[in-house]
Amino acid sequence: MEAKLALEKAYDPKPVEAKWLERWGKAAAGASRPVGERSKRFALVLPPPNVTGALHLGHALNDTLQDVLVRWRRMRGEEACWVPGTDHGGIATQNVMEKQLKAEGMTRRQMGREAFLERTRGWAGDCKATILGQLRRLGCALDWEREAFTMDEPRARAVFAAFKALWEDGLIYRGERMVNWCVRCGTALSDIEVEHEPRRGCLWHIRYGTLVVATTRPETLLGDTAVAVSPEDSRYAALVGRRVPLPLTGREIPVIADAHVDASFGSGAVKVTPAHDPNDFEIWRRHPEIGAPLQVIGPDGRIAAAGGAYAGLSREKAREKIVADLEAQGLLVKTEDYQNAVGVCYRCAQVIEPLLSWQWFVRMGELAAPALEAVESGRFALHPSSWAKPYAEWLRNIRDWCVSRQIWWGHRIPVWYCAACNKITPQTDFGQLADAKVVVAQSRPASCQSCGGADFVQDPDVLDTWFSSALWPMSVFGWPQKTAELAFYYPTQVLVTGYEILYLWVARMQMMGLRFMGEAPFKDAVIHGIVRDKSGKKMSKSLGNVVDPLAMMDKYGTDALRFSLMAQAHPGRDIPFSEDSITGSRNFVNKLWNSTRFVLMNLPESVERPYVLEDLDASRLELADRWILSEQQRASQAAGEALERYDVAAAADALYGFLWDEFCDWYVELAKIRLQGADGPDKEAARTILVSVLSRTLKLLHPFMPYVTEELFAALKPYSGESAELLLRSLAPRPDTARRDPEARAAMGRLMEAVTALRSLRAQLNVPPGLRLRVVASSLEGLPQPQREYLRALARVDSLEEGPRPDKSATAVAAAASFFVPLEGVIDFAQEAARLRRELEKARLELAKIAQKVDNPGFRARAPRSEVELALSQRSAADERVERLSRTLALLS
RNA sequence: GGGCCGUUAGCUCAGCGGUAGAGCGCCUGCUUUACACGCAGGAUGCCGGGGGUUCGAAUCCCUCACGGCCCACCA
Repeated sequence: MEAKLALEKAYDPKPVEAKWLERWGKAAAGASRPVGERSKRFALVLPPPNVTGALHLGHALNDTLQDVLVRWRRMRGEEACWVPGTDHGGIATQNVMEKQLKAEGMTRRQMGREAFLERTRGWAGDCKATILGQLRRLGCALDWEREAFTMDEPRARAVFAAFKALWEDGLIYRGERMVNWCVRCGTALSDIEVEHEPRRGCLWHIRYGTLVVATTRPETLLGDTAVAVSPEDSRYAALVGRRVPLPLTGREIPVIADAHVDASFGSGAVKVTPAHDPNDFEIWRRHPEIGAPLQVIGPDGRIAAAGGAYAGLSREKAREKIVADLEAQGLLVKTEDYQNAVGVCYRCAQVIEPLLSWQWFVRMGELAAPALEAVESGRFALHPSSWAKPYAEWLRNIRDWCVSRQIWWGHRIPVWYCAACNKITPQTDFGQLADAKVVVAQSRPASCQSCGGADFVQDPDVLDTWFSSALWPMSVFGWPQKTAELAFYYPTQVLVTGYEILYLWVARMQMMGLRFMGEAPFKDAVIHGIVRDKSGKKMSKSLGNVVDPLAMMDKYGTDALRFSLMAQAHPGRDIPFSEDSITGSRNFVNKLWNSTRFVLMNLPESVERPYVLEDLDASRLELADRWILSEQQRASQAAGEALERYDVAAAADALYGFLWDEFCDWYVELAKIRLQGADGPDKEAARTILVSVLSRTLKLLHPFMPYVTEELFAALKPYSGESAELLLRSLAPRPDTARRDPEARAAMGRLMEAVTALRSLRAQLNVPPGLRLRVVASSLEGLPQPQREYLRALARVDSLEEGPRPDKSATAVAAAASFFVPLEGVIDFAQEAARLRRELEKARLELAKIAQKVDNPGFRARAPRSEVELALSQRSAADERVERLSRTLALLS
């Protein structure tokens, strides 16, 4: 038998966390093998953090949420597999690197592609190590051997396989389209990588000969190839087909009629710039006769050569100059203030320039249809379900996905161009290279099938980082190979993530999984909120309100951080984070610590037989025992049901209330009666209940606060008879509904009310806390043993007997009885009368409410019988309380 | 222009058809031999406004107001 461990008075997280971190690591506690019943697996993939820096509180929320689910399922005997990994992070990571270079006075172009990639790989490696270390520290029981990276070798195979398959199925194509171009990042973006933010601007009314057009972007005027009016607009009907002069240049452009134009907006006439506006591009497609689009803004955001006198100016400068020139020439009719939503890059917040260029696209219609079917049929469910509608709506209106990025950090597009056939030179701009002949291959093709040449150039672009992310739930298990892992773990059970990447990531995983595996990659998606600051603002570096999870862990302990996040993780809701809430959780951890400390203090140095509930003779259980077992069952069931529906906060709340309000505040206090009494079977029974209830509580709380529970579980082990090496790997007790004991609950309820009534009386009459009272009860029928003993202990009662109300006594009215406390000389009877009047007032109010309900004939006739009965009994209780209070009050005066 | 979410105690939020809850804060006591990161007691609510359904509404429906978010090519 191990020597009993002495616990410190207050929990000190640091040494405990270090200890278990090491032990879990050594034991590979999160490891999983694809063995056993497939139906009992519980697999999920960690949303891989970008290798752009360290983890923030949002990660802590996301990761803890998953860890709670994983640990809980594992303790239910499921084969839990949680796959860790990191994401190369495409533009985001490249931007971090470019900032670093800029600080060193360098650009990536100066550095060269290979050197830049080499340096980024180094950075990514460092970042990965940091992130994985932080995940460990957070307590995440991941399956570390499965760690993956979106750009490692196996994932590269998956990316190629997916690209090739989609290409062969005609779902990937190269096309010239209007794309969202980020002038700063120097790349095209997909539609959902553009964020819209309201910007204050102007609506300039400009004279085009006899017509006036209104625009928010005068700098694109140089690229106008037409003016469009509504076909219904009688004002301009005569002008359609005529030509008007383009201001500043004098170039003549046609007036056309197009249904897109809203006659009631602005002047009713729109300048058409097909090269720089998606709508105008569409107009050109409907009216090809106006001639090819004229690109006047280049990929660098400056006016191109076609812009004549304005060439070389930035978009912003060009706008200023053009407006000034128009004004000077009297062509500016008026300027209105106007607010519109401008598209900005989701990575660098620069204004997006719509640009015509050749890019790679994934045709989405065929991919989206099964995903839409999955969500509509409920085979794929979002939690909370309110996300299903916007999600389905997005799929319904899906547009082709631009997957090529003109950056360096990412999976190189596996496409090769024969230099000869396509006339490619080192100066070729692939964005302008039309109708290329290409070969899709992972490595350089040997020879060209048309010309036999061997000079191949790989497409310089890389794939959207979300392309590899979309394959994640398959690629981490070895897809496209048919591995045992893939067969066993796919599909995973659940994906936990934030709503900001619902379309970027979740929807695309669904589509790819359904396409390549024929089955959705996960059945449930838990969509949690964002961690905000105390006042509800989004945390951001620029606001300086970012809370570092590591600092919180250092200050309060990891378990406290975890619990505080979990206690607030109501499904789908944002979390306003403040240190106050973490303090509360720290206190709760300490409460658990001290309750275990108390139990251990009351156990012998060594035991021959552990305190196992099942070994205890049921006849030894007294009221408090039956009650706490029943309450634990209730709490455990509530927590289980909550976790089942991914309501982690509700689970945390149920367990918090059980431990603190029921176990500590009542059971432990009542157990003291037997613990302080003589040695014997009663004391042993109390010890058994304490040890087993506490041990089960540790199991229930373990998913939320793994470190402290693991430590306490170990300390309790000599007494609990638990054989598991690690709590993490132990099994939680099975639900035992037989422990539910409504009678014990009712009896304890009466006792608790009586205790509270007496305590309240003591407090309000300023009875010294140490003073033990003599109490006379109107009747003791409602309080058989051991309740009387409980009452004596908890309300500090010296003697308790039955009898009529003694003179000069104060009265506490409870359902079980009225308690008279003779307090001559101690109390002021006017004060007592006032107190009773307040009580009576409250009791009458309560009675009135219930009476109103019961006296309603409709209620008696239509409410369910059980409700009516309940209300009737409530009324008689309220009635009696009023009766007894008024009688006592009458005696006083 | 669509859609979603929210509006409950001073603060942050639960509850979502049967007499209003928690944590924090506040007030009063307390070295009661696990815990002051604690214990006991207490105060505090037109459950955003209006209408409807129901025997009964914080809870369901409609509507308005005010916040917040997502989607959307009105220049």
